Amino acid sequence: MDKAYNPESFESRIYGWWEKSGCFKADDASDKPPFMIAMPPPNVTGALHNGHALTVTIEDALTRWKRMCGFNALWMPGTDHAGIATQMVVERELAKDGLSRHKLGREAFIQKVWEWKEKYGNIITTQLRRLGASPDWSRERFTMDSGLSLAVREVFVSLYEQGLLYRGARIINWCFRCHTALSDLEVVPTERKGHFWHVKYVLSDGSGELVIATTRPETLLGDTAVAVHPEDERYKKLVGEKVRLPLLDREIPIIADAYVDREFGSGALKITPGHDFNDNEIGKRHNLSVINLFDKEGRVNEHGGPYKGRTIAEAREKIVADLIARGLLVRTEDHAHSVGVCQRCERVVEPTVSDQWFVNVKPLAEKAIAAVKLGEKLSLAEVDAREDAIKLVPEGWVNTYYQWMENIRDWCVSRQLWWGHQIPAWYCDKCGHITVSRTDVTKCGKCGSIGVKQDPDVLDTWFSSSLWPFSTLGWPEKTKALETFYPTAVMETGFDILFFWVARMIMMGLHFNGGRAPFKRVYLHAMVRDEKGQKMSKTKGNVIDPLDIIRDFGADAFRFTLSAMAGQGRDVKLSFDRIGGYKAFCNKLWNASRYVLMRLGYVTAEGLAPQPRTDFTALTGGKPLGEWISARRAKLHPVNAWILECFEAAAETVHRGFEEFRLNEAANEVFTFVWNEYCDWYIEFSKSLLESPATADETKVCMLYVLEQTLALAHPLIPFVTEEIFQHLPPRHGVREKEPLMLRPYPVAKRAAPTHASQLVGLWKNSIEALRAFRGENGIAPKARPKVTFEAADAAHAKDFQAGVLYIKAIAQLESLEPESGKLKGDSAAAEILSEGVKFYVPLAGLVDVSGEKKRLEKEKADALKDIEHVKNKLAKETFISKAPKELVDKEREKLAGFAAKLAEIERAISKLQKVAAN
RNA sequence: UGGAGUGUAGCUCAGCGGGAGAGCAUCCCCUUGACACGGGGAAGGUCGUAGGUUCAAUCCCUAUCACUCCAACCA
Repeated sequence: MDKAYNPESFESRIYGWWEKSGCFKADDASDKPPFMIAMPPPNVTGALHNGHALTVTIEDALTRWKRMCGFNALWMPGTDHAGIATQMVVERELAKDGLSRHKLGREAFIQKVWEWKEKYGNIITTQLRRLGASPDWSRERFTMDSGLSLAVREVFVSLYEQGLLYRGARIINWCFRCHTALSDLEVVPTERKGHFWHVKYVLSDGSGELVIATTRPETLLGDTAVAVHPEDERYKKLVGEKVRLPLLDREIPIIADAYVDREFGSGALKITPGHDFNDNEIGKRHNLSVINLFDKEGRVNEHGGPYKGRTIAEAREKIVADLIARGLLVRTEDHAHSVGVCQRCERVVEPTVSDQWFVNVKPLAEKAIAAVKLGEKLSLAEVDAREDAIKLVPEGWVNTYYQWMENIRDWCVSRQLWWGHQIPAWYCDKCGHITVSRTDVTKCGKCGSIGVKQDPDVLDTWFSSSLWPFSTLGWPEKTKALETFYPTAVMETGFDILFFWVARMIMMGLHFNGGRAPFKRVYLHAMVRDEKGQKMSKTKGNVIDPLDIIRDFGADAFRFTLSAMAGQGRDVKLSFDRIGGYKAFCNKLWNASRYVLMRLGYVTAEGLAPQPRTDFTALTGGKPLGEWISARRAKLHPVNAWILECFEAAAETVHRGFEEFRLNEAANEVFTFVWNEYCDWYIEFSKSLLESPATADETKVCMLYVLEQTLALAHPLIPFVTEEIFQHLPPRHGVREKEPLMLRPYPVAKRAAPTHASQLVGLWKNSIEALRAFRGENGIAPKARPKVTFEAADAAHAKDFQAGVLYIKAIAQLESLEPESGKLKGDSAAAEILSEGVKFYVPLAGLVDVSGEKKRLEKEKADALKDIEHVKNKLAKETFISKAPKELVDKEREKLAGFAAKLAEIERAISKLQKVAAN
């Protein structure tokens, strides 16, 4: 083993070994309990970002944990074809060569996209491997592979047959750059600066006028009414009258609708049902006609009269100019408002009425609401035990989820793209009938004409993703995999795709699997931000590339950082300092292991006498380490018993952390155990224990066993370094040669009541700390080896301390530590150090500056006085004595007595010192 | 407008009814035989603010301020 932890030297080697030996594979026919996570399929166009890294960290940790716990763990990987995104990328490539998809034609273009996908589509999965992800790659799926396409068709046709999917003209969001319809979710409301134009609409009979404010004056060409509030006194009498539409001179009615806000603008609203969602609703209520103003390229069509052929921007400009010319523009204000922008290209989208395919999701949503409502009432364990309930974690998301689900609108699923699942509907040239079919159609289902053409549009990418948890398992075939793994255990993803993906998976999963949910738990992780808490973005230039982090710190340090910072409901603020700190942790674990292996003779270091190799197969008499220890647990040396207890307590906490999606708790526990217990104390104690023949053997076994178990405990979080170290451990029973740690059993969680052993070790640790503090605060040279005596408070303590003298002496670096004979106690030139149940005497001569020691004691005195006052105040309250639990009152009284005794000791020590100072 | 969350040491965060914790940063000492990606010591906090419940509140309740996120609206 190298002296320093160097992740680059082994991470890729270890990964290759795991993958080659089939460690990631799940088994359809296993009799182990199933556990499945469907990995959110990254876009084929994607490059690894920190969101992926967080996803992988959490899901891989959960999968590895469950796998080691004896589950048939399947982490299902795959990629998403990402319709618009991928098509745009390939079109951009083509543009470089002066080509376009239209020049190429549909078939050739799709061919090109497939070629692009073959070439670049697995970059992202390669990157996931660098993080140590352990999905079953042999099952990797792609949303457009044949099996998944079959599932898509099955769902489309079934929904159609059930009357839940239809084609119709509805108002949708249209992007003029991407030339496609978008769902509500793909439109991002964005704050933009604009204007507020106040326009005069003159009454037809010339008796007056209305002023109407608008941010989109060009849409007035499509107005079919003006609406006022029915209760608005100003306009009440005008309802039923008509106004002349400015510029076009069309006559339109004034209608009354409670939607209008009297306070806003002039209180009169122009109604454009063709290009505004709310106006469209109002139009339906009042039977208004719908005018579609723009062609697919975003130019004004024949309904725009003289403005025909202009783009939206041009039309707006001209219309404003014309309004001014005719004196119809009352005034213009600056106005910041939010407009819908295309998620992909950021261009302002236009609500437009268009023929599209829609899914009537309302009935599906009701079931989806019920499943989550049920989950809300149940505990995690109860949800796990059934198939119809879903638990959202953190639970705060449920309200948002209900609100969205309750107000859900029909889902526009058709996209005017070429890359995606082409819609399985065929139109008859002759009779116009639409044939929707699972298999390709060559003649009309109604008139039998062979003049049929398939719908050129494709489905929304999220349509296929919504089937992911079951389509990847072979659905609609009744596969063994589906039977084994559905419903999946956990859906883990970012909250930003709760509606895009999670909600739709729930709806589809329940609907197509007989009311069985696609997953039992949903864990929504937070956002990864930069260290100032800002969103990472290319424009801000604060993007941290995960691959750079892995290169500089190693995948384990990165994963450990993400785990440690991924508290529920809190964003992850990535900072290099923190990652560096966790790299130091990996180094610590590495070196602690080196220490163990050196002591056992399996690692030799420069300048160090080689130790003989410990033969564990002989030492443990053919038993695995754990069994050997269990058999003599009660007789172990207190230090060995103590570290085992510590480990068991840590294991329990780590289990709970994983169980409740609190990876930060798991990570912190691992960190604290390894560093603050195993390294800071156990290893220090072991140095003495290994010296003594009475304790050497059992210490070797315990040291190795706890290390081995610790590696297992930490493995889901830091898989590489733990595996690498594990492979260096000496041969022993119960572990096959070259057995991968990742397939070893996970440490069992059980926390026993602390025994006398931990109490003893606790006392020794306290003593050592008191002695160290004395040294530190008095500036005693590190090389000095004082001769110290001790005096215990009572016989029991005396015995306990006597048992620890050897270790206290060694760790506190003392020349000697012996029971006080009365000599130093009476010596005014000896310092007194108080610790729990014991007092130490240190000769001051040549060691300590008396004034410094006095200062230390004065501080202790002040602390003691504060303690006493605090407890006294508490005990002075009659209500406390009478109402607080009796044990607590007794405890406080004991505390007071203890503090008082301590104070007396301190005061005595001080007065003693004063004598010295006086001399 | 509605919903959720967060305000604790200089920074990043744990804790959540019985006297405030960690990591990093700071200061002092140490190249001690695992580790300077290290060891030892120290300093640092009216736990956002104001009320209330309780014998007891950083923790529970109410109000308030600040920030963040989600959803809706935005003529």
